[in-house]
Amino acid sequence: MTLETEVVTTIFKDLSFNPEEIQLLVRSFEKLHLPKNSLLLEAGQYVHDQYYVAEGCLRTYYIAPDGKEHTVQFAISDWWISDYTAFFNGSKALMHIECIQEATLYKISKNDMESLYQAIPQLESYFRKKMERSFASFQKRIIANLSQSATKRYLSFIQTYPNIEQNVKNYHIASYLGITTQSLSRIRKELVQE
Amino acid sequence: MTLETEVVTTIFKDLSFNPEEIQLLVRSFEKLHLPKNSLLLEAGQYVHDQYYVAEGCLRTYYIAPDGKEHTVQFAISDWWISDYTAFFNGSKALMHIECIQEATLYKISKNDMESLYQAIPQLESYFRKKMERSFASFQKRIIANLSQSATKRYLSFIQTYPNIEQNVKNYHIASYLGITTQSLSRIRKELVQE
DNA sequence: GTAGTTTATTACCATAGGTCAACTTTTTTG
DNA sequence: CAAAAAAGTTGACCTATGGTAATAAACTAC
Repeated sequence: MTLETEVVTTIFKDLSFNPEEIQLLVRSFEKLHLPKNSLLLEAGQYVHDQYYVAEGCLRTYYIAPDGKEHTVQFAISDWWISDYTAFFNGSKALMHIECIQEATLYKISKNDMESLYQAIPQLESYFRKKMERSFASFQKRIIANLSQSATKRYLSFIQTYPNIEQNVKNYHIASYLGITTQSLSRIRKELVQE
Repeated sequence: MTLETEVVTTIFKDLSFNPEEIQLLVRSFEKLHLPKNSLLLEAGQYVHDQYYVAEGCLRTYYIAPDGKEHTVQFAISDWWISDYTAFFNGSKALMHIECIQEATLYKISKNDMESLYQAIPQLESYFRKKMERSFASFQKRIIANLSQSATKRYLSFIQTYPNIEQNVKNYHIASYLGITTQSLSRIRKELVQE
């Protein structure tokens, strides 16, 4: 498959473009492979790019001043990932992005993104809607964190991401749920016993 | 001030429009006043509109199955408010919106919004960027909820919203921070003593 | 301005989840 | 496949925050 076909049929499979638009798109993306356990981004770096995950699994996490990790987002096939706060604001990353399962990504810079929005207005709609969905799911997560016990959040998690569970470490899930690995162990034990 | 001037000089003060665009804009918005303690939206309703807050203070909150309230968002002057999950997805509201301080709002429907995006492309950029900022701040809040103690979250809150504190009840703040009013009282007491 | 209502504080006990540390299991590596 | 490293589990104890309830303070309304 050419890069051209890949970008158009994978990343933007719901949209259609004319030949010039396709050329523009293809020129904006760069394909990359990432081995397991590698870091795609480290806190402190400027964030020029966002990444479309074609295959594999990554996570964005924050290391608090006390040294504890907090997983903010997992990304699997067909998700986008970056430190969006830094990406949008042009500020330095607060987060790290780590490859959990060997991944194939398509990278695009913020500048190219903005040019594409100008050149292909339907892309702006497309990403605005994507933002709206992300916004909604973040809001749900805030509510869940405020209103539910760790056990319930764990149950929602494995329901929402049934496939992620096999790939990720226990402490990834724990740090996503906001609990320790020990607590997660205990929760699992109780769930099995019931 | 005419509605025309208000919409253009208040809501979209950072943008400029030609006369036809201004007409379009003005026709899309409706101004409304809301008394203190009234409900702008209740869970279960379909959400057709979003609201720009010109003056006053509102909050969006969720009532969990156990009856407890969780404040998701406060909105003061120059903020937008709605149950965005429902607004974006065309689903029923999960949240309530309550007027905390007598408010002046400008309301616009999702349909009109989508028409405006088509007619005035700079609006789509404008709202996309707004979404990006909201997304970033939600992400920060998730990190804060995961990594900080209630005391620290309270301190960040009063720093971020120095003006809100006078207007809102203790239990509004507590339910935003994810703690009980009793805990908030204790936290305040300890802070005064130090 | 007094009675009534709502909101905030305080005290006491309960509990979910954290901490530390030992131990077991799984995975990785040579 | 054996040794080492990493990840997961368990137990004993601790701490922050929740729950209940009584009291105090602050609004509201007549």
